[in-house]
Amino acid sequence: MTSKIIGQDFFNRDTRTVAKDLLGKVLYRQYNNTLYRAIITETEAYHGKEDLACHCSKGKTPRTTVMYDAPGHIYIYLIYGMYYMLNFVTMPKDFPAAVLIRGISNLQKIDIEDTKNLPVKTDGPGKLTKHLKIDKSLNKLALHPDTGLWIANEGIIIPKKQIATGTRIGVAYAKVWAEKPWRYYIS
DNA sequence: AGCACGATGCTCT
DNA sequence: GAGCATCGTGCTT
Repeated sequence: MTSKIIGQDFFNRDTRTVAKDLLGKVLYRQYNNTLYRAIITETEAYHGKEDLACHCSKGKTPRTTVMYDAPGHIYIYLIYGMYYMLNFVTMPKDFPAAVLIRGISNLQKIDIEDTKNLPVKTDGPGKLTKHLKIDKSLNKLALHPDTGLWIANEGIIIPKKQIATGTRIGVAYAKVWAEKPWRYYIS
């Protein structure tokens, strides 16, 4: 078994570096005796209170406090009344920043003796949380097997040439910050 | 295959 | 009370 659980040091770095390095890492979700496994394929970086696209640009509020927490924590919020967005807190404690997980691939549902690929599309930040049974109950917890949500490095290498960047989705209101190429995905 | 639009509820002003 | 880090449907090309 070459699988290695990723700890908080990985997230204690520049948000854009973390977002890029998360590509190819493996997301695990354990829920009710079922283990879900998927490869992260698309992320976005939200970095600091100056970033007008970042929720923390409004300062420390009940919702954004978790972004000031130690790296490796989970930030989840509800958007448009029905979709949960999954984020991981980055940077040292008290620096507000997070990576949004926008896409996964190769989603597997692993039962006791039965491994199968789920015939569902899992691109899109709202779809993946739905399929992985992720909701606000995980907000503010730390990434860890005990939590039921964690990341592992299984040695999947994404060649640099296959890593594409783009502007973040749905943040046109953020002016010049909307043009930052802080979205990363496997082409 | 590419729009436009509505669903639906939390968060902050 | 307005707006939102979305998605599926139902329409038009």
